[in-house]
Amino acid sequence: MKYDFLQVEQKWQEYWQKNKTFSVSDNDKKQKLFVLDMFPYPSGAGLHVGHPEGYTATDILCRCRRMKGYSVLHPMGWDAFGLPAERYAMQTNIHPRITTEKNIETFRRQIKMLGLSYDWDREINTTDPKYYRWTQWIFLKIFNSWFDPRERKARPIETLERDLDTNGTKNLDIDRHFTAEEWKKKSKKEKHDFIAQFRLAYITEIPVNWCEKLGTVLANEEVTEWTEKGYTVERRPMRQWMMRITAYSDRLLEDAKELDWPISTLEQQRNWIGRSEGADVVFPVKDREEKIKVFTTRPDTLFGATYMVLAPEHPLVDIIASKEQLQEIQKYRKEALAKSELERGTEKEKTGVFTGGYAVNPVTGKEIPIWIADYVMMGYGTGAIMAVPGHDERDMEFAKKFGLPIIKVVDGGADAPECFVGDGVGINSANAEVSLNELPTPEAKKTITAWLARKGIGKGTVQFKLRDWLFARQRYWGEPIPIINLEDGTMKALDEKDLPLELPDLEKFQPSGTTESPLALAVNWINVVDKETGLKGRRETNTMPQWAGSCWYYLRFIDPRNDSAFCDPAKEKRWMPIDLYVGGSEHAVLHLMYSRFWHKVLFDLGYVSTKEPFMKLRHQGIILGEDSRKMSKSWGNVVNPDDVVKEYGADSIRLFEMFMGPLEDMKPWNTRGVEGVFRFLNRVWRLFINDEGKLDLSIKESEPDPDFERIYHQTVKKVGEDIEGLRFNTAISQMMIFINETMKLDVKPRKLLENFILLLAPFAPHISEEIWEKLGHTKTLAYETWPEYDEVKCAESNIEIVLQINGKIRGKIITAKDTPNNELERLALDDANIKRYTDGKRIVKKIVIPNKLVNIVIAG
RNA sequence: GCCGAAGUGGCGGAAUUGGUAGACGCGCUGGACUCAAAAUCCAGUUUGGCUCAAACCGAGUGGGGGUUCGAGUCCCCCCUUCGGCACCA
Repeated sequence: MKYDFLQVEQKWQEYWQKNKTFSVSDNDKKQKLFVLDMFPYPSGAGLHVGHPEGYTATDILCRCRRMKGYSVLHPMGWDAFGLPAERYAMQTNIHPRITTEKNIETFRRQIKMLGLSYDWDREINTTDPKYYRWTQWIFLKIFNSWFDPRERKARPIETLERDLDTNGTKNLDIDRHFTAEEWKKKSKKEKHDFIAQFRLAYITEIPVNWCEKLGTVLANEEVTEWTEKGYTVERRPMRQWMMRITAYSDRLLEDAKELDWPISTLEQQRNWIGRSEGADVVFPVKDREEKIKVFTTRPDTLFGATYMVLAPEHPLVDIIASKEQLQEIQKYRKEALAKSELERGTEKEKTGVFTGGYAVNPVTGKEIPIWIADYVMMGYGTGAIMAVPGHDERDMEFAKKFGLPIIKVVDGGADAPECFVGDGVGINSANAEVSLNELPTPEAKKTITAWLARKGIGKGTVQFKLRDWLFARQRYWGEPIPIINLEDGTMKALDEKDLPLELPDLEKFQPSGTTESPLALAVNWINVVDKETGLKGRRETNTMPQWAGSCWYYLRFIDPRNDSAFCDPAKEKRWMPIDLYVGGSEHAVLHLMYSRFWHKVLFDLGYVSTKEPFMKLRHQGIILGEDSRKMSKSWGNVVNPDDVVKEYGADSIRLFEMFMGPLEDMKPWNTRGVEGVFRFLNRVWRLFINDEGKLDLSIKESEPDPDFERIYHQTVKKVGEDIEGLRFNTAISQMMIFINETMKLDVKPRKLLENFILLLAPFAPHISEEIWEKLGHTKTLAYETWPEYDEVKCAESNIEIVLQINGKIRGKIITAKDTPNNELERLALDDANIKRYTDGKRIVKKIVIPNKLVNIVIAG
């Protein structure tokens, strides 16, 4: 009987669904395993061949571990808010909900067609109000928390209020302090505004990346993605929701050390957080009260600071600027602001304007000019720098262009370049109180930092590149932010019991025409009266970014239908953390950083039990087109999983995607390769099933011969180990070897072949189930015991020993395993070809590696 | 420019702690079956020399050097590709 994969695959998919084969209980005694795939955004284009890659990989591990007796949580859902559905709605006026539902149906059908062992009872959808109710709930938890620097953790905002009531601002690190009595005298609005600055979700006016065409702002992390697609992004100051991820910089960095993640991903997160140690130094401004604070990683070069630079938008510029320079400054400022951050980055020539003001170098007492230049950014450090042109390439370039003095203060040795930025030894760096001369750079840093601290004009500090997360989008198709802006200028969070705050239906989905989201047009929805105070209010029109829903979805999978909590605490403890997380590397800094951040807030507030969500992470590599180019419509090289399944079956596409190469590598599609694994499956089928559709008569209860038994044990060992190591390509190779060997046999030992089917099952579950049934079993093999191997029986009894002369192979002999060294040596010296080399030569040394080789070193 | 990863046959890729380079698959060549084809099965397939053949000898894991009895694997320099960051003070 022919291998009718379409019929077989449909039959077993229906069986699994009907019998809920993969539905998992929350409270059995078995050891738990939580394996998660990054859930997809259900686009209109449907599944592409990249999706099955990661999904099959996790599926194989899950199926194998079930057979090993684990209780496996392996869920799937939909990350369905987002811009594409909304853009489609703008063009067609079809509600994004409808588009989204349709796309989900396609995705669900395609994913089910691959025979993945998900627990479909746990399916979730981020756009379902029952789901986003809890996204909003978490938002409120974040909004109603502050970061207590003493405990280095998030705490409820009430704890801050209570502390202010008793201690005033004594425990806070702020510029202007007040007492508890003064605090109590403040008005409701004043108190509200003060507290607002400490919330983990807060509003601020900052320059953002506005995209006119999309009608929304984008996070820094998202800009590249959209500019690559041809959209233009401009900087403009706007009132925006932010999340205080920077409070977690240290912990995000520190805790990453314990994660089993790809090094490149950890590296990207490390770079993105961008921790650097240095010092703050305060420079007095000549003839004025004001002081300029700078951050530097090289306080040891302070004696070489010959000028200062402020970012064009620095607030002190207005105060310092002299009348003569004012006009030029204004002009430069305007130009700088108009430039996007990207343009500022790509410009090669340094530009800048002298402010007319001077500062005093605190170690030399010399007056140094203050400039503004757009190579200094307001967003990093203090927005001002001390310029040391002798030891900083940017400062050097600037100093040369504008004729500013250059002083060398670090000796980099004879070969040092003109601008030496490395570690060296201090020179020209001494005043009456402190000298860095002859000190190596690390020592010099310590010395000067201590001196600055003693004088009260500086201290050692740590700076981060990471900036707060721009959390709002001016979109319709996202989670509404559950906040009301009251007419007295205060904000009020919705009560938890009023969640979810559902999206109103709209007639039209065009941008509002202002910088507000289309929600601004939903008049009935927007305007509310606060029941408590009677004040009129307006709902927040911003919605959350797409990342919000995916920040915590893994927790919802644990308890997807819970109406009284986002997740039951006992269940959370049962399943967390995630043992394996697989998804694309494009999420290295976005989703994976935001998610860790939310998780840490929930951890601080006591809602989750682990400080990190994803213990082990792997990325699947990108699958290229058959021509080794990126798959795209324009190249016409896109492979559709539907077509492949129709032609070769789900088992074939699964097997091929795993056989192509290492999971994490980028690799090209190859239709011939699919045919190759398809042939393999057909061979397996024919081996077991004869023309009448019955079990082949050559399969009998029989004793295996030792060679075949050895290959069997080697196969059980290798397949098992390779699955655990996610090396599916080599596991499949080994199964092919086994089948090639089996085909040579006239009588095939039934027990070993049955066990082989169990090994194959995680990779090609449909055909395996069908053959298992033909072998006479009445229920699914999904929970059969995983075969064991015998290490002793894996070993070859006769071993080929390599004979070498001076490390070059000159012969091979076959001997019994564990032949003693002196015997191996004798056999080697007796070998005819070896004799040709040793005759008349002096033997210098003989190296014998048991069961491997004999190497004879001869002189001359 | 900086950081990270990687370079192995015609192709995708295998090779414990340094110990037979090229497993497995694709492609290709030859053969069997067939009227023929498809499918299937068998044999061969890194490359060069010498051979009817085998045996044997040489070259070979991006390039160059080194350590070692022995290097795809370890060290140094260089080249290329991919990914990330990009005036971060």
